[in-house]
Amino acid sequence: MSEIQRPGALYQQVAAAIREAILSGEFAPDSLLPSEAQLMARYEVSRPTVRNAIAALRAEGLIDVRHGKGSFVRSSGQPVLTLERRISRTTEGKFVMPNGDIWQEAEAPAAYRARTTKDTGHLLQLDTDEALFGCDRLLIDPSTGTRAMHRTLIPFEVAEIVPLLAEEPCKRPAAFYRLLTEDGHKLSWSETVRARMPLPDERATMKLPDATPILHLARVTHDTDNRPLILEELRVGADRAEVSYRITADKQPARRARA
Amino acid sequence: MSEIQRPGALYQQVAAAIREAILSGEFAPDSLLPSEAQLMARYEVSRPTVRNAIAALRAEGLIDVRHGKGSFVRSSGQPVLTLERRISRTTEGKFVMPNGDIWQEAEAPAAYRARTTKDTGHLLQLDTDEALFGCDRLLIDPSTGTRAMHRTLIPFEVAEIVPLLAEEPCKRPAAFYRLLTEDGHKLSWSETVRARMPLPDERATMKLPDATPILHLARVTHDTDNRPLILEELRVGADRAEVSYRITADKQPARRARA
DNA sequence: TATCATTTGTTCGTATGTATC
DNA sequence: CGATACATACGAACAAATGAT
Repeated sequence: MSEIQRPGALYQQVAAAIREAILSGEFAPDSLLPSEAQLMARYEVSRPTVRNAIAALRAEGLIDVRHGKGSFVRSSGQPVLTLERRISRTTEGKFVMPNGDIWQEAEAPAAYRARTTKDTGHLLQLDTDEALFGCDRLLIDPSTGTRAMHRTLIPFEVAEIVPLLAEEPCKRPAAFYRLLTEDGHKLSWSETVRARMPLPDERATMKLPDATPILHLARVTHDTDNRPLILEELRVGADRAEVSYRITADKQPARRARA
Repeated sequence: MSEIQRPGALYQQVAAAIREAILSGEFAPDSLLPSEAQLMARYEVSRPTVRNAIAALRAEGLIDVRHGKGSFVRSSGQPVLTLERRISRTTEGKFVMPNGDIWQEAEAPAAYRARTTKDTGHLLQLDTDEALFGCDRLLIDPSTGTRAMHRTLIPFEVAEIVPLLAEEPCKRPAAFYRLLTEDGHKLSWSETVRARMPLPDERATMKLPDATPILHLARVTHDTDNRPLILEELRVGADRAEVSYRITADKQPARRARA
């Protein structure tokens, strides 16, 4: 049948052949690929080789495999959910966020106490092991089934200054922004976006398919003097969601930045 | 030794045991894991089982394996490069971007003509198969070795209105912004962030390790009337880079958004 | 430079378990 | 229940990269 030789390993040749067949349209999205036995015959290789090739395509996110059924070409569709990371304020002082109201809480929020890690400490401009109030939420968008994990972290330091914050660490972000604004703070925000492979428990709770990275957003609410007040983290599967920002040119000379 | 039974598959039990050993610190970051033979003895399983467990940990991004040497615990360090996606303007009209000058071109930029895909067409508010000028660059940050792929796409439609753009589609973005501004356009930008697993050629050109997602940024330059003028794409390995944005609350009521 | 031991990569074979229909 | 298909597990052999001798 389709013999090729180039890239070295047999299973990679098979993987390349299947990949081309997919991209060329021979195997349409959402369609069932030939079974392992059929692929063994088609490329005249053993089962381990076929499985190795399939494993490579899974790692690339090209196909999905379901036990007892077969391998499907992933519908590689664009994300169905665009998270517009903007914040607006009504004349009455209420904060409104796009997508702010699509989420439903899948379970009761869990409040707890924790300490800064190297990572969260850096974002909050604190040392490691500083005390925090925390609250974790599991969010679901009912219209698409997309799941996301949200976390709010409030340093003790900040809670002492604004005691209202610590009373109920599981308020919605918009409520925090309002509280702080009514307390006289002028807020601004910065957000950092990372992508990584999910930990096993993240994969489970967000029901992520194979080879699906997660987008990890960290939003820091800053005070007037640029001091960090609150850290919010949002984790969502990158197969379903994308995030978007608006950028406007400012007049200040930009400085080079480096971590 | 360390026997466990819970989660079903033997190789997953082994993987879980190794994962715990890593997270507990028994296997320090950057250290060599026991060899396959040693793991076989330690857990009393066959080589395929050990390799399966290792494959699982690779897919999680927990370890890195090098042919002929062994498996290393990934140093799971934070990204070394923070891309601040801001745009500033000096009083002389020059555009300045943080990180705009850290990149060096690894090879000569490649200019070409192309057509909109479903994806790029959507971002440019064009149909599919509309003609475009394009330019691809391979960028390198010498101080960290980080590689990135940059692409500029300019619709024919826009080039007709602003012929200056089409003359040299491989200018730097800042030059385009200046050209457009001098031509009387008031610019604004929106940027969309996605994460996905790299295609094989992307992995190769950016020299990405296993199980490393890429951040895929799409920046659209808008005209005064919100019409898209230019599309820029930036792809970079998520193991090295993160992106950051600034958010300020505006007074307009925010609307819900959906793709 | 060349060789060798170690370690991972690739490929075959075979058998059995389990999910789906 | 049976047929099909993927998942798991063992065994064996050779290839290829690495580092040290």
